[in-house]
Amino acid sequence: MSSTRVLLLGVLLDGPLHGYEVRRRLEMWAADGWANVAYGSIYHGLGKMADEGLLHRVEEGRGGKTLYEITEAGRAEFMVRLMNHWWEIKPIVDPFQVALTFMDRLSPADLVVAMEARSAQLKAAIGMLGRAIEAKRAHGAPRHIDEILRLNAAQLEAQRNWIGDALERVRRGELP
Amino acid sequence: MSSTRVLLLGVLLDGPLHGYEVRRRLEMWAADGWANVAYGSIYHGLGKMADEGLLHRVEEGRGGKTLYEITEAGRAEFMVRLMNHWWEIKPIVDPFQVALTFMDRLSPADLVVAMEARSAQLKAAIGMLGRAIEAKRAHGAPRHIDEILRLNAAQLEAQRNWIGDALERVRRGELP
DNA sequence: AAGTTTTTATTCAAATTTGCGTACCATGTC
DNA sequence: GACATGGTACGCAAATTTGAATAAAAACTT
Repeated sequence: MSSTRVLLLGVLLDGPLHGYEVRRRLEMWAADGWANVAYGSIYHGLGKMADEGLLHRVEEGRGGKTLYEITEAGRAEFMVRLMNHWWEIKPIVDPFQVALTFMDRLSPADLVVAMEARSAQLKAAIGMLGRAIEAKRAHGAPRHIDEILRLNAAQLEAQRNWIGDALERVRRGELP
Repeated sequence: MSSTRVLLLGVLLDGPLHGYEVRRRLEMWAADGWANVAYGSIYHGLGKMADEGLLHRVEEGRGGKTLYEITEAGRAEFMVRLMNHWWEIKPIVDPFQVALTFMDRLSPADLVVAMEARSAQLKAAIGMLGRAIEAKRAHGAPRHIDEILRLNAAQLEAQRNWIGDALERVRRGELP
């Protein structure tokens, strides 16, 4: 939940919001792609952190809308956790690595087909990211959010290069 | 649970094992670094899949050791899910992206320090991966498992390059 | 203005993951 | 043989995540 917490606290830094709006903001910075931020997670996280004193519940009239406001303790917590995220190198979790683990369970022919297909798909995905960056901030997200997309593209590119390389070796029978 | 399932089924492909041994194998291919494979997950997953008919429980005498054997349905499931993993481009989940999201919440000076530190740490991590690959298979994992490490190193390298780039821009005041 | 769709806002059960607690058994050791 | 040590093997409560269900309000249709 560590990442979820940072995201929630971070979104609330500039003023109280209710759960739905929190979700909107996260979607805006495309965080829904790379973090665990389904509705349930958000409401759960907000509730939990309110119980812990990192947030403060502000009832907002009828409907039962609940605004969550970050507390001083919340701000402190945010900073601590944010720094952790900068300093810790955590292994990258990519389901594709699971596929690689069982490389040897596919026939060489199937493997080559799968690798070629993935390479093509990566190319398309990278292109799309590029275009998304061009089509600047249609959504009003801050500038530095593109950087995340750029980093993403670079990592996909790295994966693609690796595939190109490995493909050769598979063709020469050196892999798996 | 999709990835967990593939891993569990995949490990059982060559013969029945009990939970503890499954864990050992996964550790052996360093899968514990990049997948969700705590003990609880394993026993839960094995039990669940046994209930679903993908695995078959084989009691092994005293102690209550339970061996799990993959069924035909299980093999089919494995193949389907494995192929999914090859064909789907899922966004890479890296907690560091959370840190990037809030780039603008650090003072420029702190940001520069954090980026430099991370770059250095990445360098070290990449070096370690390299050496781990050199120190070939101390553990008896199949050859193609190094490839995962190699891919990992490449992606970390990409991250490091990105940081180098962004650092310049931060210094010039173009970011965030 | 009645009816329909969309957007807003939240809740809930079910699935999953974590990490620690608990045994058991073999081995060495004094 | 009493006893510590460490590897083997599993269970469980608590925390987290998901995804779908719900329902009120706003916006649009006719």
